[in-house]
Amino acid sequence: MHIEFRHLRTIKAIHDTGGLARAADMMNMTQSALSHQIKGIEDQAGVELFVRRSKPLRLSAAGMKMLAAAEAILPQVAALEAEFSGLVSGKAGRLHIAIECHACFEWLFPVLEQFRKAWPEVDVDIRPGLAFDALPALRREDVDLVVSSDPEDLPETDFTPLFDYEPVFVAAAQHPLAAKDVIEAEDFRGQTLITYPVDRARLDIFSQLLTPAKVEPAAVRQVELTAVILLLVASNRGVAVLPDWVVRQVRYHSDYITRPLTRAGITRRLYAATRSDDTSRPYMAHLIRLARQEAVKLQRG
Amino acid sequence: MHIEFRHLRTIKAIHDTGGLARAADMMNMTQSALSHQIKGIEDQAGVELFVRRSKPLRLSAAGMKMLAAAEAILPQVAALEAEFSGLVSGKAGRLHIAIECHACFEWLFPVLEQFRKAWPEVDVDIRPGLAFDALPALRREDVDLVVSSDPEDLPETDFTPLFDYEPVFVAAAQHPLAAKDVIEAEDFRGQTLITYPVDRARLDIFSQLLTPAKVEPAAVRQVELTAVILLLVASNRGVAVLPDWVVRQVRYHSDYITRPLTRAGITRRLYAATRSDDTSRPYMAHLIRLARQEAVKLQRG
DNA sequence: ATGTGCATATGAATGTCCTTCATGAAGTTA
DNA sequence: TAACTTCATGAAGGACATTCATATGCACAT
Repeated sequence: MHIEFRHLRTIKAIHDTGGLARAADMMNMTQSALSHQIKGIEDQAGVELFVRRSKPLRLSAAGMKMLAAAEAILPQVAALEAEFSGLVSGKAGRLHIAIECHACFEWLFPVLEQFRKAWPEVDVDIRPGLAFDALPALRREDVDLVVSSDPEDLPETDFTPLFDYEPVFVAAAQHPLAAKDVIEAEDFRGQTLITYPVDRARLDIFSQLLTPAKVEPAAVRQVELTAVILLLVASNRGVAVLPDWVVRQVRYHSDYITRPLTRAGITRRLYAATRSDDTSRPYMAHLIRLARQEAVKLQRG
Repeated sequence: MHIEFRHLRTIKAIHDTGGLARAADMMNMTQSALSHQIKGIEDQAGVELFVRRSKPLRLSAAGMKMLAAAEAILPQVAALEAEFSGLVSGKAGRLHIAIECHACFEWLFPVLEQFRKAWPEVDVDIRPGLAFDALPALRREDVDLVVSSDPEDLPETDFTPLFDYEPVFVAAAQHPLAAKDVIEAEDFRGQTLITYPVDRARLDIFSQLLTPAKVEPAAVRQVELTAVILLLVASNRGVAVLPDWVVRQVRYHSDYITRPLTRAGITRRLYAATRSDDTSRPYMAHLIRLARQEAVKLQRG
């Protein structure tokens, strides 16, 4: 048997208009075409779709079944086609985000809240578990945007700057290092360092300071949540290094001090990595604009 | 845009097998055909369905949407086709029944109970409100079987005898007419007659006795349920004429008597009217067999 | 790098089958 | 019965999906 959408549409049209000729008219075809068409299905399927005794063609029992199927199926195809046309018109699309930077949840959530209001037809998601290998995932179209602070020169991939931040040292107010104006790599010897649970290469404190200086803290404790890190720091269970804007969030406990790392300070830049095809899409550009605005707000604290 | 089932099947096959060539093999087509096919949709819809960067062709975001649609839609068509093949093989079908004879519910329900077990794929229903015009409805395929006691010589319509019954007079035990052995038309003068709420032409008592004899009862009261009719008769609120097998049902109140109508008695025959095409269908024949069996049980009381 | 093998793309030809045109048959209404 | 409407049919034409043959592109190994 060889049912096609055309047949479903025909059945529905004939039923709706109550006649072959009117249905044909509606579908911009000849009455003859429809007659041949239904004859074709009836022959192949071996069922009578219409009652031919009386002249305004009526659906038989089997025809009713087919009509029911048509009314279930056709809207689904229509939805798919609508989705595609939304895709090409740029109103719809997918925006699955991978973030290497662990603290970025803090800043990304409010951005996405705004974004979803503006682009309701874009399928937004944050894909966890891609912290490493995020850029290959971007190329494979597993994700559509990667927030990263390590731009690479990859083909078909654009890195758009989002904002600059400074990783700062955080410790309890009563911590001995609170006495220093500036924290150097050597100061970490003997300390318990609290970090996010990711590879060292992805942590600013290691990649930018400790690893080059070949300094190893006494212990490294990995903690998932920013709030918990600050809690531990405030109760003097260790020290941490966090982006300045994270620490500036007033909602956290305040029994800690912050100090710059090295006399010159360390400045890092966060980028949005996207596939070149996508970079110019309206909703993509809008997201990046929103992200920058939010970053400015965070910098103000 | 011009999405067809073939495209949905292709998307699904490529995804399932993870490759064009393998998918083509599965669908008994060439790899080239599939390549042309997806190119066709992509061109028409203006969306990329696959990521072509990596070699084992992978679905893009839009492709995933289409796959989701395919997995929703294809089973529905498959179900429809299965239904059709059930229809031609005779296992499935529709059996909507119209009954002119009002008392027949009593006998039909147990029949249908049995029938549904034997033919689970047949769509069984009793269509009320077709008591008149049932035979035209049969021709129009609004219903598939009519239980009638008035066979007509219609084209394309078969009347299969089901069973014979005798309309009998029913009255309260203390009713004056209980004294008579046989009830004649004239006896109804001055009586209150309780009938089903249908046209007189469809009531045996009128068509077979009172109308030819030009006798009019004092009053006619219409009551829907057989049990209620017998209740009213037992409490001497009127007399009734019912099929013998209905009265023989022991489950009803017993303070009434039954008497034959006329010395010869009246015998009526019930028929199953079906369209000639349907008469030979296995499930139709089975229903009629079941109906006859049930009638025999009822006659025994 | 260069080659080998696998996976997909492409172009022209072919054949299928859907649609149309023209007309006939059947049912409906007056 | 005539006139009209609605559907069916056969032949012809055309659109388009599939095939064959071949090219292009990517991946992995030497």
